[in-house]
Amino acid sequence: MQYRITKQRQLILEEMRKLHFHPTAEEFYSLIKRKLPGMGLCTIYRNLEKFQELGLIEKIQGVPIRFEGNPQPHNHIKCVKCGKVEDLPARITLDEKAIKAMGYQLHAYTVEINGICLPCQKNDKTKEE
Amino acid sequence: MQYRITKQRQLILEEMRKLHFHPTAEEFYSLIKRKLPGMGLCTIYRNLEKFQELGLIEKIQGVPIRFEGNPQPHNHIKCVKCGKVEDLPARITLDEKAIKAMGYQLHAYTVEINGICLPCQKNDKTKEE
DNA sequence: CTACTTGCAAAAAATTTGCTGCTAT
DNA sequence: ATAGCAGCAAATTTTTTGCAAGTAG
Repeated sequence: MQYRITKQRQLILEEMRKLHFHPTAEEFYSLIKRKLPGMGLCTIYRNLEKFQELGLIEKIQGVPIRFEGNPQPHNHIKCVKCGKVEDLPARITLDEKAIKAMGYQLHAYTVEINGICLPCQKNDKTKEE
Repeated sequence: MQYRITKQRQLILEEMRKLHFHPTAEEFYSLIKRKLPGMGLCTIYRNLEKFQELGLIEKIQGVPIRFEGNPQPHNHIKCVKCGKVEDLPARITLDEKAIKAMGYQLHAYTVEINGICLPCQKNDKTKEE
């Protein structure tokens, strides 16, 4: 089974690489549609799945799912209120030996931390009053 | 707005605390139903949401969502193939200053690492042959 | 009492799939 | 030529919501 290079795939990868944020499938779709109006949302889903298998991108779990165009290990902080995900310039040391000892094969991974972002903290305060 | 202690809530919390794994909502539901057959799945969802707000438990993002009864910061490794989540006895040092500098209020967090578990690695191999 | 909670069924939201025609190789 | 893809619409899966009746405080 071989992977074909279609213009949809080229465009999807190209656009993912340019991203400076972490869009949901819908967000990414509407972004892509401007460049290739005929594309279907399922093409996004199908290819993002495939690209993840190939280690070219990464899925950021959650509902809705979000995508990460940078395949290199790095860190994310996710807001538990609004779902926004930002890159986190923190140092994290990971004991890879312990993980391998459990039998796991480390995938291209990102470390995800949960928190509440500034805008959401302010919203919460407003509601409490 | 006050939180009432209903028998559903007592049971849900009690069972969560006993868990030695990380069930999906459905899995947890069928577990609970044995003890209180009348309960609805939406009661699980509604209360797990509430308990998370109160910091009593944690949601593990993904589809389907999984639950963590241990509210203390610790680490997870998730299999990207089957979705299973296991506790990870690794040391991770986290630069909390960098996170606060971004304006984030750190939530009770767990660090999540992605990988491929042993059974899934074996499945993959079988398919390739 | 009365405000919060439940269970049900129905709705909404997100993701996946079946199929038919298209296209890279 | 032909295996793999795309687009569409429909199906599935997961989660949320409206509402009437029940119950804790």
